[in-house]
Amino acid sequence: MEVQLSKIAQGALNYDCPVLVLGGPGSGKTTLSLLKAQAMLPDLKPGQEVLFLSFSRAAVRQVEIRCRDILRSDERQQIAVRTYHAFAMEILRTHGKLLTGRSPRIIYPGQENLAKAAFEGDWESETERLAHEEGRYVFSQFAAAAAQLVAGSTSIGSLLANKYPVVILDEFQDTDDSQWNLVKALSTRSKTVFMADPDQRIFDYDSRVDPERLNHLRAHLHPAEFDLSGENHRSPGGGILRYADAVLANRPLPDTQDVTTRSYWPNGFDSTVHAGVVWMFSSLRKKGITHPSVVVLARTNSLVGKLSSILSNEHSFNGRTLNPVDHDVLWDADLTAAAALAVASILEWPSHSPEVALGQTLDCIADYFEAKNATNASKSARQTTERYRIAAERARKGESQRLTSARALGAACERSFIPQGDPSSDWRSARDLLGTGNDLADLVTNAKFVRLFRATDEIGSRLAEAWDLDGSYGNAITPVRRALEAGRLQSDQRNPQGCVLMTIHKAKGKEFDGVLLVEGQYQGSFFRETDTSAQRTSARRLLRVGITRARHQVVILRPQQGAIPLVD
DNA sequence: TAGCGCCAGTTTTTT
DNA sequence: ACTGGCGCTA
Repeated sequence: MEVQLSKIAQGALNYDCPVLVLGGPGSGKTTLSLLKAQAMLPDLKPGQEVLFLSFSRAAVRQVEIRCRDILRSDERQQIAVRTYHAFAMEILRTHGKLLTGRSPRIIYPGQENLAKAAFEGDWESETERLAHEEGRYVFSQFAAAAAQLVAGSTSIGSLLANKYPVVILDEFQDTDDSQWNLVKALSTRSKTVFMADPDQRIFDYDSRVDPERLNHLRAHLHPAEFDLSGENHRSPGGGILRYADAVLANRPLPDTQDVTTRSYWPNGFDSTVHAGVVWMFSSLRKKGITHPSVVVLARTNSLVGKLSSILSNEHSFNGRTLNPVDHDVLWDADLTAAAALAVASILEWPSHSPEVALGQTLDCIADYFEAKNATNASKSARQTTERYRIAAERARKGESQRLTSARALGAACERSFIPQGDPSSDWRSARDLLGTGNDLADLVTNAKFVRLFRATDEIGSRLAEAWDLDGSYGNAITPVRRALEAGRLQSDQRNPQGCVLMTIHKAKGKEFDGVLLVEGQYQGSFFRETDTSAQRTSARRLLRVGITRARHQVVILRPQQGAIPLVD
């Protein structure tokens, strides 16, 4: 690919390391850094690689795609693109024994959440204790441990520098304290290229992400700085970027065709969202894009879930019928999976004795509340987990139930649930059985999100297979679990195409033809009345990130009543 | 155990 | 305007 570079970009390309490249969304930082890597490849010895570190797997994927545009395949082999976490984890896995004398063990986020929920006291210092005394590391401790290894051991330091003589640091403004320590340690022996946009700092709710990070870097390494902020290669015309920058700076909004704001009335939310998506697609097609990618962004996960169910239904808008829109959702899947397994356990009822059947279902329900407590620790979730565990035990012993829902399920189980052999209607009736008591309403809601995995078809076909074999669903839990796992992996790998829904945070580093930014009425507000000025500023940064994901068209949907103006 | 009233409420990283 | 969590009470 031929790349036209500006004078400043050319300057950064020619300059020796360390280099700090500043620039906004679409300013060409990534392209420039890859060209810089390319220029340094001839100096590498066999076996050496350029290390490119970024934050999320999504960003890593994005960079790999960009590599395909810019680099030849033999060049691509010499660039290792990793997340900060994965890189630190690898160092820890290989050399971690040096720290405590025993093989390091990793505490995965699910386990961490459970342990955190059960722990009384300061969890932060407990994670440090776990690392230092027991050699067990939670994710946030990886970088600190890796930094300690690289800085503390000359042999590890030179081993890494020999493998990676050049390191490129992406999204540097979002590094936390220990990641910065790791980078500092690497920078003593390797050449470094830093890329940053202070105005894309959207993870600052984490107290270890220091807003002064760039100044730390300046004081420590004195990198040559190149500012690309005037450049824009993503959206032609520049209207989108100007608009986003005005929102950021709280300046009057420019007039541009590329960004439109619409308000909706309280009872018109669903149809306005739906119409907005439909309008977006037709508008992009009119501009000559035959297969447009459109992202619908919201601030909170729960609003994303709601938007998905809106797009799955039919609506009418100004007398026109809007058909359901096929879409993908980037969804945190743990709760949905647990809920789905509870539904699957009901499909198994006819294959077990009532005691076993009910016990299994009640255990699945307990698992669901355990997962709920793990994602968001609460006393009531913990208590409910316990209650359903006891209920499961009682069911297996054939004792009577104390919980209303458990009694209702027991009665339903006695009457015996008879599946008809049509997986989707059997699935729905099993799900409805769970919804009788209101303490499980939340579980049923989550179970309805199974379709977000795009796994419904997968589950359906696996269940149909099981049914054909022996006229019952037999063991339904296993195929459902498999389908959910496969679905989750898939949604991670999929390329953005058609319509995708996610939170603004997840969209960072991605780009789409059209962006629909949705503010809910009571949840997922852009701003709050109670915002401190720091919160307001960070909300502005977040909105800017959302708006600048678009190449061609942005639509902002806000409530007619109660929305705080984007600029004063 | 279940129902009532009160209060607060975002966002994320990995095998 | 709605939910989920929590503490109180019967």
